[in-house]
Amino acid sequence: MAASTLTEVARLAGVSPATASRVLNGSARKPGKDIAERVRQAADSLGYIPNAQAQGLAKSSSGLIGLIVHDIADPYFAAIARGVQEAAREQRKMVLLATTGGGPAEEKEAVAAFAARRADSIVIAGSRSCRDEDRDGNTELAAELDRYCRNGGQVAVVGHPVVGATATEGYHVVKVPNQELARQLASGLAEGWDGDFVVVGGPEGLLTSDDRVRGFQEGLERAGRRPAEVLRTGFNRSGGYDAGLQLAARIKAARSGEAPAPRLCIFAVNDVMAIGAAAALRSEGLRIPRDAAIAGFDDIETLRDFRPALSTVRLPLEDIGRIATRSTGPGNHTEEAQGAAADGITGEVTLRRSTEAAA
Amino acid sequence: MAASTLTEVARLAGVSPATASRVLNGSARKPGKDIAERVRQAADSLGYIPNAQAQGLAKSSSGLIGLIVHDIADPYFAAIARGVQEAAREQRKMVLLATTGGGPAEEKEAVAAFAARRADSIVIAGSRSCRDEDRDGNTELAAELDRYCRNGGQVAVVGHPVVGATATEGYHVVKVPNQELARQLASGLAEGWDGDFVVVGGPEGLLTSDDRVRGFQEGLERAGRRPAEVLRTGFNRSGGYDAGLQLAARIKAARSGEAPAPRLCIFAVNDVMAIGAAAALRSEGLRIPRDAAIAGFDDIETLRDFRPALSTVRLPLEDIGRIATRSTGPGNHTEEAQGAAADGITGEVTLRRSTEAAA
DNA sequence: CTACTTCCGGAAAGCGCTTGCCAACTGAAA
DNA sequence: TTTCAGTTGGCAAGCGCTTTCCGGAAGTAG
Repeated sequence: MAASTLTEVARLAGVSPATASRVLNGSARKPGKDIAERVRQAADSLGYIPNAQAQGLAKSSSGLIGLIVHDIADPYFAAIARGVQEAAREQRKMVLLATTGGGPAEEKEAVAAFAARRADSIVIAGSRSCRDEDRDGNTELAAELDRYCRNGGQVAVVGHPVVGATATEGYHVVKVPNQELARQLASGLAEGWDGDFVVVGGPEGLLTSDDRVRGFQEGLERAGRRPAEVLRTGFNRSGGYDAGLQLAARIKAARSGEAPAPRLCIFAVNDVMAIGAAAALRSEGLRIPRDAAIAGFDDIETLRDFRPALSTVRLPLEDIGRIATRSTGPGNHTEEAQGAAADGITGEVTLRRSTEAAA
Repeated sequence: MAASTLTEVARLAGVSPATASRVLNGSARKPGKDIAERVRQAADSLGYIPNAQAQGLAKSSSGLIGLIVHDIADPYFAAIARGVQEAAREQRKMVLLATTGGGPAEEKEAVAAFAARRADSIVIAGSRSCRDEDRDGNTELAAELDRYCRNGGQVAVVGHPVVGATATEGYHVVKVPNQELARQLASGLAEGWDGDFVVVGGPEGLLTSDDRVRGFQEGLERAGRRPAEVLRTGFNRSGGYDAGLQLAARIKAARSGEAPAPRLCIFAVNDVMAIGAAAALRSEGLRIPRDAAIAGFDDIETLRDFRPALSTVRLPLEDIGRIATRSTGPGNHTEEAQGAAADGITGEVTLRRSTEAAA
């Protein structure tokens, strides 16, 4: 990597590196017109590209935003990533990507790596977990984040604060009203459904999943329905599929029984799981919503063309990414910025065909 | 950002920075056991994190891989990104993400930004374009890439070489047999379909799209069918949707005519477009495959649960990302690496229900 | 015990850029 | 003309790390 350097440009233009720096890489002081022109020409003719590492070192700031996701190929994260990317562009920064699979240990490593690169800010998009086996990992992650913040870094977390993090300066949480929205979803569903409800949740301790489960139960209770049974499974399509198989067996069994059991309404705590469950039911010859209703959460864009259209809760994922990123950026003390992050995000219950009562 | 520095660690351990560097950040020379231990302890107690920028400056290499995509929320790119990410992890590097929307001008900027950050390699995943209005952009992009390669950078392009790029050193192309596969798809479809074919393609000049269109026509020709009409539209869902509306109107018109026109088989040059087209047909009350058959390309994972299951061509997107990234990495001169990149990628025609003849 | 090789830490010179400070120069006010 | 403020370019000191080179210590052989 032997690109031309500022010094070379300066020499060619017959000025000092200081002057060249001032004209090329934005400084408060603007050198005289003619000199500036000479420098610019020299830079052009050499194809000069400033060395961002050196700049970063000198200015101690890197123009980098670190983004942590579980899996970039998951459309949920991909959508958030798009928002982050956009906000990064507004701030004229670049996005560093880390995918962790969701473990706090990997997340801690990612944070350390970002810190090493002196990323100006970090956005953490994956769900927090408070499972026992993650406790140590969480502690370490929290410590790493605290240190990062203490050194002046900005952190935004989507959904829940990192368990155990104590930093206040530069630590932002973008709240997502999962519980509230799940409650609304349950109300909405309860209105048009008299059968039983089953929840297909992620592993216990996954905060996002837990919130949604809890909210859903609350909603049912308020509607005067009995609480739903909760199946725990993986927080992804294949988890949904497994649960779906299980439920399919149950539905078939019930069907062959004496009393025609009322239909089941399945709430999978995210869209991808819901699609998995739907696929499983279908593979067992069941039809939606005829034999069972199903609802998800997130309203993933790519899945909107799925048929029967999936009832779900629309979450403005791109906005979430954007808002999280903005909250870490310069000017994050303005009213709007504060407001946007504090008010959190609003979603919208969206009932579609997959939960229609009339089959 | 005032993290502790190597010098501080060295001082605390009572050694010189040189020694500290040697023990902490892998060097050929390994200092004595006891000293190493002292240094490590000092580093630990200070919570030392090496400054990657400084390291990069000194070593002139950054441990960064730049990835250029059109849109990270597009599942096609997201899948490739996952592969890139994995390969990056193998190489213990981080991924810098740039989304460009597909224009060569933005791509050029991204390359420049990566060059400025001294990224060790760059992976370009978006389709190349040879449209007239992109000519200048392409030229500049090519120039930027050439310069980057000349300075020792490694570039991998997925699909097609960048139009006009002349660099040979460090310039890799991961070939994707779009044309060949589209031909096979046409053959496969022609076997079970006697109606007409229509191709829904992206804008003319988009190389990936053009290849697929061309291959498809070849396949039809070899099967003794007359060439398909080609509709040009956007290379995304909404383009597919628009084309779908148009075709729906046509199908309905034909249906009300005297002679019952044979059914149409629609080939959309990528899955997302196919889904869009399918949605449009459906919204017009048409059913697939009863009223029209439809096929896509890519076999996007998230879309596999779509019903009717979409006939398509399976592309190992994750592998593509991985192979592209590996081809730019260290040891890319080994046989396998060379082979993998040179042989390119293989895909597989996958016929599913969306093109079944019996409706 | 001397001569020669090995090994190991440390000093110091960068890597490419920014920026505080200084000196020189400008123009205006006195 | 002198004085003073206001500019403007350049010098040089870093930013935090790597790496070459060097001298001293230790090990081996003669």
